[in-house]
Amino acid sequence: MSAVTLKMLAKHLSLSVATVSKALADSHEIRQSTKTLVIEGARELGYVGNPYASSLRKRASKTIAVVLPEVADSFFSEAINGIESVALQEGYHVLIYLTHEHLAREQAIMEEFKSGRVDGVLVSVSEETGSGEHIRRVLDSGTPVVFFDRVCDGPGTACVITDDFESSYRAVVHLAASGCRQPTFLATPTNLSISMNRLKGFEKALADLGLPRHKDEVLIFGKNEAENMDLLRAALSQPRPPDGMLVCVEKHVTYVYQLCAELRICIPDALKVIAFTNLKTAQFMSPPLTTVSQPAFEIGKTAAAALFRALKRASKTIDEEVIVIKSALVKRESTGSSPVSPG
Amino acid sequence: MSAVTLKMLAKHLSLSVATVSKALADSHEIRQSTKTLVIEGARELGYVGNPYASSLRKRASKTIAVVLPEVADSFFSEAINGIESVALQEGYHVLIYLTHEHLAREQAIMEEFKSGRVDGVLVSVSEETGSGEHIRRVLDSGTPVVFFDRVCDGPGTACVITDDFESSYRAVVHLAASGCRQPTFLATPTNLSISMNRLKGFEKALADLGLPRHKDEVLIFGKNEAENMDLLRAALSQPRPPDGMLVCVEKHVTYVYQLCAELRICIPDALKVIAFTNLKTAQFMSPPLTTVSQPAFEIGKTAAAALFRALKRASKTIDEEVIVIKSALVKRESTGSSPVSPG
DNA sequence: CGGCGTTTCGAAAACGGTTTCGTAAATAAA
DNA sequence: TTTATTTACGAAACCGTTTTCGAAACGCCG
Repeated sequence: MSAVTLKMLAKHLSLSVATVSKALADSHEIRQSTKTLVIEGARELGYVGNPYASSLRKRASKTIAVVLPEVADSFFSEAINGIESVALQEGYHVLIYLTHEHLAREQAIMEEFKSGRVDGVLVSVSEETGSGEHIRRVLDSGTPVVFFDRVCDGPGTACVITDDFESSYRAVVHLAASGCRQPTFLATPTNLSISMNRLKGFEKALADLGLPRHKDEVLIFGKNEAENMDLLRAALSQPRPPDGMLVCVEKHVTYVYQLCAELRICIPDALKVIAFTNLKTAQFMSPPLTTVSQPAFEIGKTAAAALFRALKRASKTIDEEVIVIKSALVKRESTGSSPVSPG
Repeated sequence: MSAVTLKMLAKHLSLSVATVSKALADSHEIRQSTKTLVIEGARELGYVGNPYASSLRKRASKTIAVVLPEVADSFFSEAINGIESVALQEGYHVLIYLTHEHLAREQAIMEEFKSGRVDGVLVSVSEETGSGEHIRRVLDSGTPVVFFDRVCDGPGTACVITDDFESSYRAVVHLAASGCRQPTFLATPTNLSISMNRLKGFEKALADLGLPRHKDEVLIFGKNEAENMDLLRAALSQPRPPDGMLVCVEKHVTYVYQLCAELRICIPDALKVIAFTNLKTAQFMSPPLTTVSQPAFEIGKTAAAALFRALKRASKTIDEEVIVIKSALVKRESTGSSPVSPG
């Protein structure tokens, strides 16, 4: 705690606190000569303003919150980078909250935001989140919220997403072109927007391509690792197992590679795999993983920019808009493309 | 901003603000019946206390800061998980700051902390950081700081690290046992504690094993990707290139795999590779990567616990202690172990 | 020189809680 | 019954800023 306050600085300079405060804020009411005097005195005494006194009075915290399911994920960590880059530039601080995919936790976090602790919120909802009523309440309390990647239908606000439907569609087309007749969609619970849209793209592609519907066409993974493994193992151990797999979220990739090793299923010969992921090591995997690479940094940056646009308005209101940033399908050997020169 | 304040709640209950405040704080001065009355009223009106008013008066922010070089790294993201787990449990908020390996940024961040914005700081210093004078100043201002992973010699405080020297030593022993005669150490600038200790372990092992010293025994990577590539390419393109590589930080792994693909250098036949990393995909890489796996979550958790021990003291002082949590050498094919059953 | 508009600054009231201290009532001790 | 002590609450000061508003001081013009 910086022991030196405005009052002390004022006394040291034989000025009033009002004058010093205004001088430090570069107010037009103060003449240049005293401003420089104050600046100098502040530097000399090592004055650092108390942010809480300031926030209390100004009703603004210079802080935003980022709430997301987890941080140990290449998409989210890159998105944080994007967010941080603009927060830094705007002179804002960023609080981070992890929901670990639990709705209850997400609700508790949002409840806190009604206090005005943060000026704005960036959120990627948990896989349990449905209605978004808790987020609506935050918006109602006057703090702008923008969704990124995983959005929520209820609250009308800005969201920055990728072209989930189209990416998924393209992925299935690529799987089919690589010889798949029976691809499986591996997803989180489908109340999640991204799962829903990716699933729709998957199904539309299936229909358009005239691929036959089959059992285990869609596998839903929950939070229990063992159960997920069992589910996937069962699907892959069938008489007519799937010959392609579209993995909806990064952390499920390891299940697939793990089980294929265990069950001696050769990728891509017996099973072709595509995953939504930003893993830098995808190209060095065995075999190199075909990915739907999302512009994670860009999404974070764009979402943050949208938030700050709202914060700069007097009304703090945010446009109800959907910003779509395209993902790229990066073809590698896990779908049977050229066996040499990965990358 | 929650429109309902303590004063309004007090008026609604026909009580004084003092009583309501104390009731919500579960003070012994207030009888149970009025406490429940207040709780009920607060719930009814949706009262959420203003954290800034509270922080200002109590001189405590219920907030800690985590400052680290980057977040897109499996070690740091897992460490954040560990930190968040205990912050949540303690009811604290966590601010995140990224230095992107820049000392100037780190100094600016630390300067801010003199304001009392946070009650404590967890820091993993940038690769440019030397003296730690800026961190000393934060400690002097009364906010406890604990280092994790990347420490700094100057300031006397707690730090939580892994057994860098020993891990490095064991890694070299393993490289030698796998047939390496000329291993190279790939590092960040060595003013970094981890680089220094890992380098010392590397060199001690070289000496103990009687391995000959050679040119390009140590390669220092900076921030420029192209330069790093050139440096490594030059080393690997020599007449007598290194036959082993100990990679000090995760993000450098891709350079090695990339260049080996480009230069048609076979891992592990021509070059054996070990890296300090927590990548979940290490076992699925081509070839599966031998790693020194750090207990990242545990390190984060332990560092946070140490910080909270200090925060619970009246003095806020922190023991000058070094907590070492051991890493594990996980042998895989990149150092030539059994070519089947990776994992 | 008086009136008027600008500068430039200070006193004081916020901001929304917490905490100290005083006090009245209730209870215990004598 | 009187006195000491506890219990339960409220008035007001306080945390460290920002901001409103008033008031000197100054320059300008007629």
